[in-house]
Amino acid sequence: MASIKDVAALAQVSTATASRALSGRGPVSPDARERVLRASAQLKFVPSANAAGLASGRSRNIGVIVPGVDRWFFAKVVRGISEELLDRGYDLSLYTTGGSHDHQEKVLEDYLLRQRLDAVVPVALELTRRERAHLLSIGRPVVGVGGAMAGVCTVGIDQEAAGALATGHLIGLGHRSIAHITAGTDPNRDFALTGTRRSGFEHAMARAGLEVRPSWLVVSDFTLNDAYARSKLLLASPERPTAVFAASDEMAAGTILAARDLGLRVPADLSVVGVDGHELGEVFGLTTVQQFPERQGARAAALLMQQLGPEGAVGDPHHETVPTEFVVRSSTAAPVRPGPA
Amino acid sequence: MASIKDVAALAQVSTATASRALSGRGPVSPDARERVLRASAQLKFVPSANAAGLASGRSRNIGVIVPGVDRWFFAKVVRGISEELLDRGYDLSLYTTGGSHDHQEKVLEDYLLRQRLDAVVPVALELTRRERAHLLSIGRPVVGVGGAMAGVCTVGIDQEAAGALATGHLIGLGHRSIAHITAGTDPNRDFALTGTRRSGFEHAMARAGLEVRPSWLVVSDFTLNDAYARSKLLLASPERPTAVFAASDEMAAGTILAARDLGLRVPADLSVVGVDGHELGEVFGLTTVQQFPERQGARAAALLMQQLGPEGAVGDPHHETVPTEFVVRSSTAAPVRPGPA
DNA sequence: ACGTCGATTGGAAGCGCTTCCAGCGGCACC
DNA sequence: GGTGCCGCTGGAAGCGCTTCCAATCGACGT
Repeated sequence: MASIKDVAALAQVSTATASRALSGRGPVSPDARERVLRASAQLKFVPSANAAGLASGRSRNIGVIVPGVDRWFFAKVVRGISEELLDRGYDLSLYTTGGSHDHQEKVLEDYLLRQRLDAVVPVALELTRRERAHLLSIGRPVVGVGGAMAGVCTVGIDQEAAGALATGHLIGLGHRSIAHITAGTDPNRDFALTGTRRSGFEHAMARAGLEVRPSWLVVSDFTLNDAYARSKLLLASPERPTAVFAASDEMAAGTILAARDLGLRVPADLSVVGVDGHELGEVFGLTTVQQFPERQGARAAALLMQQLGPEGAVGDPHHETVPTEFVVRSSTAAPVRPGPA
Repeated sequence: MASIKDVAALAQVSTATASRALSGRGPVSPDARERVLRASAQLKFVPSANAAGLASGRSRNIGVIVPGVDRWFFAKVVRGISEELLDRGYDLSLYTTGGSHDHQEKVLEDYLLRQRLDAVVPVALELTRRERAHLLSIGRPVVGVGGAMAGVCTVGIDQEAAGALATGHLIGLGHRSIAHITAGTDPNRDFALTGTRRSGFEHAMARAGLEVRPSWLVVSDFTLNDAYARSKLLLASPERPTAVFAASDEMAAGTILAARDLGLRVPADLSVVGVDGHELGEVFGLTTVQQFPERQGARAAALLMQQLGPEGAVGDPHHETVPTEFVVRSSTAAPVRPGPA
């Protein structure tokens, strides 16, 4: 394995110059640079990340913490980040907490401190005060994706607006009896986002002077399966709503499947709207608020790169909103029998 | 940030002894070890991964290469690996190729060589000869997940058996007209696995003396959406099969949705069987061959740990088969109208 | 009582790279 | 012809840890 010494020797310069030529920092004559680059290529030189990191304090490696990669939103975000980083020559270290508090703590307290990371992207993480302190204590840029987080930059969509948009669409179609399937806010430390989506729902309902029935506020766990089961219960009741706003497309799909299994036609008997832009939505003709998670991840990565750039401009902690797109497909329509005025 | 020097000073030993005590290699008196550990805790010492890596050549970091993390199988595998590694204090660097050949090459030729990785887990990757050479040239343990790969350890299920099992189930129920939805083998460099599943299908059919109609060998792209579209074509034809074996559960779900939309009842009019154990299968009552990808990932990680262990036993390149489970649910039944004998 | 041996230990040499700093020639300018 | 800069360069000092090696010290065997 060729080292920078070999390159320097072959190029007939010192290691200092070789290093400067290869990294691009510091002045190097065109001639010398040329020789170094040629030598480097000839020897198939690959710099040691460890040595470079140790010497410079920068490791070209950023950490991403997610509850789990096997969920749509997280996977997409990771993908977005990964692609952005790959283009820039950065590595990505993945830490999954599995939603377990122990794991999360372990990751935040042990792993992140090893000075191997230039920056960290917590995705949809709910942190305790102490955990946040840990996260910030490494003194590196942090950009969250998903929920807003005090003290750090974050990237995400306007959850409240998304909820209001979806709900408003249903109301605009003439629905009065609207249920909302959301994810629990407390027990499992799922993202607080859904809470905000839900508040968008509630506000929209309030603005329209519509009642939010407690029994029509269904708490599910973000999976299609669970939403299916709960929707069956909801829709089997004689007093069923004419429309459902699900906090995610997967849950919306669960609702549609439940409706079909109960013999209800969508959208004739039931309108369903979701949030996400999940591929599944296409087959189900799902009307939804698309949120482009890859874009969010990529944007977070880009922000980080900027903060890690020469200027070191550590952007002030702000929340950046990524636009959504409302896609109307065939799962929503005016109610056949309008609810009680 | 406390360094090992501080720890050593506080414990009144040399850095050499402190290092030995902390890492567990080399002899240290119980007394000294105790003092070092205490000092380390007191100072909240966290060793620098870069320094340790540079000095020792081991980085406690393993690389995982996947085509993309936003697909069910890959996400689950990554999850399995991640959990296994987290428990053992290893970091995980994720590289996604996005299925793009350029990216894959870049990852294999640039990223992997930075000597930051102790080992590599390529997941379901199809490599060119040259790429494989690169992969092996880093001189680190490699354990693949998914397809078999010449020259390295691999972990995976018996694809051929899975295909034969699913097909055999349909045949056993009395089906004679069976279609297979599989993923393309060449154009997109998807895993070669499906090819093997397909050969399991073909062998099972051959053994039963059944004909495999070319038009019933449908090539899809592993997504529900595409399988849905192609299934609609397949099932709309007057000469439709009575059963479909889909190479993945997502595709199977697509087929079921297509069938329903065409007014076909599952399983009365059409039996469908898949492979994977995808959560989606539960809602659809899908009969399937479960393959537990998390377990495969975890197993690969465990194998790696073993190879990285003190013995450095670089296991000979063998393929380890993880058992599958056949789950019969409600998507398969005897055909109402048996096909031509 | 003396050599031997094993368990511990600290000194010190790196691991491969970055970067501070002083030094160098050449240029424009006074 | 000086003087002051400026662009480039190489020497060398680390970054924080691991590990080889020689040294130390009882304990033990004879």
